Order: sequence, then structure tokens, then C-alpha cells
Amino acid sequence: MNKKRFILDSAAEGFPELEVPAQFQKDLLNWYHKNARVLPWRSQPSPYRVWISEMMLQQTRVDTVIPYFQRFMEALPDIPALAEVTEDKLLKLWQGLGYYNRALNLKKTAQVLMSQYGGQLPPDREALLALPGIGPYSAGAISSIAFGRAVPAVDGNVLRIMARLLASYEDINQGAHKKKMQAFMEKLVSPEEPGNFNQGLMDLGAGICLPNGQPKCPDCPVQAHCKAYRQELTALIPVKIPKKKRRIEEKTVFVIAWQERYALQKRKSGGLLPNLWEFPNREGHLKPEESRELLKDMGIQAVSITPLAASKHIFSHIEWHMKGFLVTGEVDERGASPFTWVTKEEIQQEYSIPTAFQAYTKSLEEE
DNA sequence: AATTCGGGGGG
DNA sequence: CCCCCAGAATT
Repeated sequence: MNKKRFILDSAAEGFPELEVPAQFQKDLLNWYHKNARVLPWRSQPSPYRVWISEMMLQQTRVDTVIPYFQRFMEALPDIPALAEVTEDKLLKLWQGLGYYNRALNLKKTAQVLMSQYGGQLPPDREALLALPGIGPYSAGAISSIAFGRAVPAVDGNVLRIMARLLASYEDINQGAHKKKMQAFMEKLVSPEEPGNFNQGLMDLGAGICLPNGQPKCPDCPVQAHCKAYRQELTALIPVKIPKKKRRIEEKTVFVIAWQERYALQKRKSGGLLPNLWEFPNREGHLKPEESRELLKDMGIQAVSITPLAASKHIFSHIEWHMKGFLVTGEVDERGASPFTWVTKEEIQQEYSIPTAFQAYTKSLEEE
């Protein structure tokens, strides 16, 4: 738990200073006041809404988040509702958004808030930092946006923007660099409008100071402060180390139909896609004969085993190369199989199945 | 410090 | 194909 505290250490060395930080703040804020994106969580920035939005926005684009945020707020409008929601309903609301531990951590935190904080989010960054799913960025974002505290929120946008402003060649993904930038931003954040300052940097990163050497410098409100622009280095900065390649996993997926119902199983709580539902599957590409034997061991007497289309799903670090079979059959006795038997409608409305299985959930619609 | 966590949008 | 995205937790 103490690891998270690094953001409070102050060690801003190794960067040149911005020449006129007060003017930088003013230029950024003036631009933000005129050009801020209109977003659902900005219209009514209660701590709860800010918190949920920040959790959804971790490594996730604004346009992706918006419909999820709207649905989430209708279903779970406040902290007490979130603290009591069933896990399956919560995961259904999160279905397709990815990084599912974010959702599980939301409920954990809501329960902590109910039992220890009177059902409210704490305004202090340190207290926020101790809550599940809230790290250095999110703690700063919530504390500044929802509570007006003068703390920075260092995300990927800030790292990119500041690397260019300072013409820094450091690898912005290194932990040591993030720590230095955090300390640097502690001093640069606007004491008067910290929330607008932090959100201004995000909007600047999203619309102007774009990655991949494609910044729109002519439109930039802080161009006068940017060393990379003056030195024509915006195509070279920021510097990032290349990421390692994905590993490939082969899988065989079984869509098993019996009495208008389909077999699902629940994934384990740790690791990939925790607690979500999936079609029964095995590692490797099995042949129909091997599949028949396997199914028999699970209490399924297969009547027919017909191939479904192969499909590929790409995670950040894994590729699933899947082949599927549609299985019709007889179950030895009710409850003998290890599966949960559900209707199409239940799958659609209640069970959270990861996008990776989309090709096979779709195959149901054609039955 | 490196790896593990999803999924989609755009070059 | 590749990149990146309002990162956090774990090892």
C-alpha cells in the first residue's frame, strides 16, 4: 500500500524549468475556457460522477466511455447503489469496456466508502490513493476536478505534452521519468483552477498535441512555451521504448445447445477476464473426435458436432486463435454437467461475456 | 523495472 | 499491420 505514496515525494530534478509558468497556466486556461469538450461527467461534476468517469477513462478513449457512463449512471446513480449491486450486474454494465478489475474495484471501493467514509469520497489525494483502483493519476484527477485541490493529474497526455514543452528525450514510460514529471507538475499546476488546468492538458493532448508526430502546432495555445516546437523536434518527441510482441494461444470453443439453452461457465476470479462468463473451451485446436470424447467426460452426449467459423481476438499481450464447434446433444442428468444452461435472451440481458467470444455469441443469433 | 491486465479507433 | 488511449496492480 505504501508504494502508491511515491507521488508525494518531491524530486523534480533533471528538467529545465518553463520560462514563465504563470503565463503558461494563463494561456492554457484561457484556451480551455473557450474550447473545453462538452462531456457528460463535466456537466454535473459530482465526486461520484467524476470518480466513475476517471475509472472508465483509464486507458480508454472518451468516445468509447460516453455510452457506458450514461448507462452506468442510470443503473447505479450513487455510491450506495454501487456498494450493493450484484457482481454479475456490475460486470454486465462493464461488458466490452475491458480491464474488468476496474469494475470489481469500483464495488470494493464503494463498500469502503460506505463503511469508513460516511458514503462519500474523501477529497484528499492521499485518502483517494489508498482506495482500490485509484492510483496516482486518478487520485490527482478526482481531488482536483471534484474537490478543487491543487494537485496534478499526470496521464499519458501530460507526459507527451510536457516532454515536448521541455524538449525532453527521456523515455516517458519509464517509472523514474513519471516520478520526476509528477514532481514537476506539483509546482506547475494552477492553484486557482487545478481541475480546469488538468482537464485543459487532457483536451490539449486529445485535440492538439497529438501523438505519433502529428501535433497541430499552429492551433496550439501554448506554442510560445514549447521548446520542441521552436527546435522542430515535435516529430521526434516524445520518446518511447518499443513494446514487446504478443504471444499466441490456440483455443477450441464449444457452443453447446440443449433444450433451447446454451452452456456457459464462469471464469476464475484472478487473471484475464476475471469472473466473466464464457463458452466452454479448451486450449489447442481439437478435432471433432477429440471434442466428442472431451464432451462425454463432461456429461455431454454429443449428437452432432459441426464446425463454426474460426476467429481471432487480439488483447494487448495475447492473441487468441479460436476454432469453434456447434454441439447439439443430450445431458446425462440435470445438473450433472459443470455448466450453467442459459437462454439466448439471458445471455443478452444478464450474462457478461467478453468481446473475445463475439464470433460465437453471434452464431447463436443464427440458430 | 517489467509484466499483466481489453478493446477499439485510426494511420 | 502498427500505434495509442484521462493507468493500476502485481511480480
